Amino acid sequence: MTAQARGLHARVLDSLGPAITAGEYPPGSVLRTDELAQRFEVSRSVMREVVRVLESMHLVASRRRVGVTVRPTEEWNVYDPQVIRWRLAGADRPRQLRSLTVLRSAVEPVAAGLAARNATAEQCAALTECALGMVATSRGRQLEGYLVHDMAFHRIVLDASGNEMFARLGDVVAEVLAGRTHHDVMFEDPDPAAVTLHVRVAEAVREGDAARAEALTREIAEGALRELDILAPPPAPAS
Amino acid sequence: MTAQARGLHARVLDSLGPAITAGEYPPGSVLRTDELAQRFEVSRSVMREVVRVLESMHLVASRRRVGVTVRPTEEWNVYDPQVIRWRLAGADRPRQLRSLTVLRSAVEPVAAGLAARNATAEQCAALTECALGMVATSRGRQLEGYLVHDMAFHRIVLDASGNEMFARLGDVVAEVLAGRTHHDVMFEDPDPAAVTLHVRVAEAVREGDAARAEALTREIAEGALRELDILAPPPAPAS
DNA sequence: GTGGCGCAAAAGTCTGACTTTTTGAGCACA
DNA sequence: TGTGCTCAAAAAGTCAGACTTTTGCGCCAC
Repeated sequence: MTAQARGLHARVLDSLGPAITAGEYPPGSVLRTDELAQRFEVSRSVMREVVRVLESMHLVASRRRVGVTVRPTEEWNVYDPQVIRWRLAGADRPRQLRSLTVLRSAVEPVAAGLAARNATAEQCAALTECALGMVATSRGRQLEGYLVHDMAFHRIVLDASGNEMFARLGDVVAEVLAGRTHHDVMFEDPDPAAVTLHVRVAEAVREGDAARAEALTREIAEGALRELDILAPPPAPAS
Repeated sequence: MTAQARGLHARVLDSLGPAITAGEYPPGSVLRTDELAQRFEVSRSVMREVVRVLESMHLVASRRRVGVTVRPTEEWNVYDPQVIRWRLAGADRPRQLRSLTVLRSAVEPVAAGLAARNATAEQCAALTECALGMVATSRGRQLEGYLVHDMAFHRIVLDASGNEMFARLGDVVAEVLAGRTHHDVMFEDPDPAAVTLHVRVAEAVREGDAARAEALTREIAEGALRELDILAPPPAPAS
């Protein structure tokens, strides 16, 4: 699926990055550039570039005479799409999925409210089309088709909000939705209530009703959170 | 303020990065590594590492036979703290500040709600202390002292939410708050209503009242948005 | 006009030498 | 015994130059 032969640099990065985010080298571990270069059978130049990129993601810190130190998790640039992808592919995928879903639940309602104010006619049309597409694929195990429309729907809302920070979460939301379909609940059709909510959000945005768009999207988000609680209960249940 | 002599690599990055985010090289511009290396008087190795990092931020794309192309703004990793810092230091600071404030207004209320559920006793104590500090410095042009407590307050709330994505926005919020004090409204004392709201949020979190913590924080956020509208009206006023 | 051929430009990679910073061990001295 | 200084080694940082690979584009034949 992902491009295979796009330079040594990228290949080493795609090997070392996931290893670090997966905790294979626990925080505080010290690596040495030369040693890594040998291990991956590349020149020091290539390995230095890899380390520089990992450093820019705050996954590691490079210090003279010490080496390349893995940083504690709290310092990682967890918004870097690359880091998100690595973590979603790794062991703490559930934790990551939960974090991202909570983030969605905070951002998307506000984005929908803004979209109701700012969406262009084209965006409204596209949104309605997506909602209809979701309805059309909501029954009969057409999960892949449904997913496509679902991803497009949420991306359009985030784009139409007119806020670039929101817009850039489109990829993240798409990953979360795809992950849900492909790993967790791919055996049953989507919740009919959720489908209806999407249609109504499209309506509200089209009519410029910000408050309603926000409230309805909040309902969608709450549904997603509930779903998550069922599949993977939160770390500390209320005592 | 910022460290001065931390390697050639970092210095060149801190020179080229802001230039790109400032639009000095408009999207689509093509740079050549060798030329850049000459311009900055560094070796190709150093310049290649810089380009790699810029590439990992999606600011540029490097392709053989073509060169290093500046990417369109929509593709930049706008959540990268480095990119945020560069943009806040540059010309479209107001736009950036607005985007971030809207993001805050979406995230912080939800974070406060979670904090009410998850905050430890220590965090509650620290929060109350910050709120009291804000009260103590809210009059008599003690803006710097107020800022310190304000930043700490919001960082604690984001941390206490227990969501790592929220927690990592602490630095961003701190930048926004600092920017407000240092650039925009440093002539007058903070809004007394906002101060009170902070105190009440601390209370709500301490009492574990999630709904109230969320609602109160939403009020704080709305205040910040209103303030922004007064200082720099939004691009398209409602027709 | 269309399609293929080949050139050259630019990034990519490798190697080896040299510099700089920093740590920690060893030693001298109190 | 403990404190502080010196110094050597370790690792990253920097540089220069040669070579490889990809690829856009011009040119030419058809």
